[in-house]
Amino acid sequence: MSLKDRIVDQSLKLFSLNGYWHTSVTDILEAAGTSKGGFYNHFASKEDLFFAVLEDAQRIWREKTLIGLNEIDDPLEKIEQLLLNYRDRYLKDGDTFPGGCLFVTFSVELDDQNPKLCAEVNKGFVGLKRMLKGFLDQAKADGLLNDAVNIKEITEMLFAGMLGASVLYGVDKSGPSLNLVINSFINYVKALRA
Amino acid sequence: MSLKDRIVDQSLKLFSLNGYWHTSVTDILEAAGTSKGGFYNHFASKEDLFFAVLEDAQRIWREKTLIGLNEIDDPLEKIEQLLLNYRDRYLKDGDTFPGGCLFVTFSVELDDQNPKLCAEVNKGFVGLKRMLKGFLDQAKADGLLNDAVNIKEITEMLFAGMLGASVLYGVDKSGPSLNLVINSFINYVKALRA
DNA sequence: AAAGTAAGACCGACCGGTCTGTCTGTCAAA
DNA sequence: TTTGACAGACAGACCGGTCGGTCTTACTTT
Repeated sequence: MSLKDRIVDQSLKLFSLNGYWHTSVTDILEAAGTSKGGFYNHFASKEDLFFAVLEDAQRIWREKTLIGLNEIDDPLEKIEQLLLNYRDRYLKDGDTFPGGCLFVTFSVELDDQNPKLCAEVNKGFVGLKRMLKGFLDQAKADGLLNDAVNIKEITEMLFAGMLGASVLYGVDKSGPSLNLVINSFINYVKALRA
Repeated sequence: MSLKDRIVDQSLKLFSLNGYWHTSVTDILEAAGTSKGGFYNHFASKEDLFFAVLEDAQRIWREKTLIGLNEIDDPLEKIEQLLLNYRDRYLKDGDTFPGGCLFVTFSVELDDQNPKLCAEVNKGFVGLKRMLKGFLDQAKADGLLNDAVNIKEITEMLFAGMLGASVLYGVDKSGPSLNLVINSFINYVKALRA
């Protein structure tokens, strides 16, 4: 593993645990076992590192939460599997993101004060919402949904639920609450079926 | 308004906008129009200020979100009103909390790294969950709920929804998403009625 | 020899916190 | 009514330490 990869990998963990502002470059140097020279040889600034870390985190997020979705035809089942992956393979994975979801951490600490960094985080959120809405649209097209349902409303609700689950799990790492929350939303999706 | 109150008031806004770590004591001094001497005459440390601010924020939260609940008898309607208050009187109130919900900000940036401060934030979360569960228990006792419902599950779901709504509103301050999310949860509560 | 990589001394700015000095209001003695 | 001792409130210089970032130096690889 190259030094650059090692820096990104350790930054991912430290940012997840302590946030962007409260993680110092020196902390990262120690964790990655390098020095200022080693760091600034690969990154122009701490902000530059931020974008590299975010990109890597998004790659990992896709890897973890989209596993097996292609093998599922039913769009509502896709959502259910995505929620399960999100809980069991992503949030509960203490190795890559020991401090919980990086995107939530970033969005909370960077909104209102660094629009440039926050905008990059937001892109991922927009993508997730579009994906959820896509599945629901497909479900409606397939005649799986009750005619009365409001797809935009459900999309936002599921999205908020995923964000909320992440915050909740950050506060209470023990897990049962997280299980209940995800179960609730899965049951909610099941109940949508016409 | 005394200097002490002015410091707490301004800290509330700055913490909400920038978080605890990224708000410096100097920032607060400028906002409150005072000096180091004035500050440390009233507070032993920045951490001491944290507790004062948190206490004040909890008082404000109760004032804003519990308005009118005593005048409602039906426990499910109480939940609906609480959600509406939370959205319209609390989250959307840009004056007292310009950067969004302080508790979410604190919990996200302090979990994993300052258990002492985080524990204090968590107390409020536990209280909110207990209140929600109390309303649902009452609803069940009054025979308002379908027998099949799992109260713990619904409690966690509503709680996660409130947290999620706060994060979501922080990222997208424009508002329509927030309205949809809260509407979804209100409809969800309405649908629980037997 | 040239290029790429990393170490670490170093820089100015800023951090939370301390400390001294000044200013003002209170109250008792004269 | 005047005077002087005193206490609390506040300003701001100052402290050691840490921040993100630069730069010189040296070692390794080609």
